Amino acid sequence: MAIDHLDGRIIVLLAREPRIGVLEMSRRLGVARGTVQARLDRLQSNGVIRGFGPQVDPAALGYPVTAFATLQIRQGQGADVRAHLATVPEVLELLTTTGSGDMLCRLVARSNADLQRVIDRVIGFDGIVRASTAIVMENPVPLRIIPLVEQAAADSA
Amino acid sequence: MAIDHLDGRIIVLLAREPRIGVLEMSRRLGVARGTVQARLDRLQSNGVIRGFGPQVDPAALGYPVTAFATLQIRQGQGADVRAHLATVPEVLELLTTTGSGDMLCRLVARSNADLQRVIDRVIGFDGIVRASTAIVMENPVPLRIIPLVEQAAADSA
DNA sequence: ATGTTCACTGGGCAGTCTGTTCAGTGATAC
DNA sequence: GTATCACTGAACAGACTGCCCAGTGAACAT
Repeated sequence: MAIDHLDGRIIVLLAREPRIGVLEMSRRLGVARGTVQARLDRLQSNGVIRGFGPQVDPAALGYPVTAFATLQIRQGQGADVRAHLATVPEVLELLTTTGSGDMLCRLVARSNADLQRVIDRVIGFDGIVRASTAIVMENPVPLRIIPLVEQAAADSA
Repeated sequence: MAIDHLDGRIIVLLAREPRIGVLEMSRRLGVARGTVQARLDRLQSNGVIRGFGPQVDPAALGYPVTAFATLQIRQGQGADVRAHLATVPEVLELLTTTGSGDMLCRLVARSNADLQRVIDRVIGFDGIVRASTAIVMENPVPLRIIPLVEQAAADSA
């Protein structure tokens, strides 16, 4: 569960140059190939590395508008609302947060006008009491993990 | 910019089995290897596929607590606040949203108690007027892209 | 001190994939 | 009618992967 310095270097290297192979990594890190391979296997079976899926940019797909909707759910309707939102492709992520049945919902849309359609579809469901939406304008820090990995690796040293 | 059905199948296949190679993909999809290769190159140079970085689970790294902080920024301090937050490893993502200088900030922490430390570090900066935090409890829909890809592929058909 | 366990090293092997190139084909656009 | 484009099927050398092995060194328990 805790990662050491070598694990950290492996992850960071992989994050910076994903197409790199195990052999090249072992060369860069100055360790044997078998070591890198064993570490990678361990990191994956630990669940630290979930996978290497493609990172798709919704904007490039034609969905340049991102928004967050805060939903207030009627007591006991949580499960239904989740199932409903899971069927909406524009819902990229759904989280339940502290607060009385609150959910936070990450949305994308083809345009600001299209966002209205998406929101209507999201909230057009019994069980949602109230919704407020904030449109994302800029993304100064895109979803990242490297600094955290480096800190986790340093902590274990 | 628009993706067709084959592009969609490539992305979905890649998302489901990231370790798959171009050759195996071409077999599964029933097209020539060169086609898959050309499509992949195009998707990447288009920016639709940003990369194949490892998906790291913060929880497995020892950061099981996720929270969202809404920050209200003093006029004109936006750039400074961004630079500040970029230096905090526990800040996984930062977005500016509609509203008077508002930012939304995705955080992780080692525990609820540790979250206090993180939040103190986040808001311990001149220029942040107010902050409110919501702790994430569940994640019914983890960050996903497949449904959107499928819809984008279907739309172009 | 002795023995065990574990991770790492460095080597080797067969099998497979990648990057690249090429000519041929069909559909589409001009 | 012709140029353009994407796709096919094939080929090639080079590189990588998965897997195996024996040897070494450190940490740990006996």
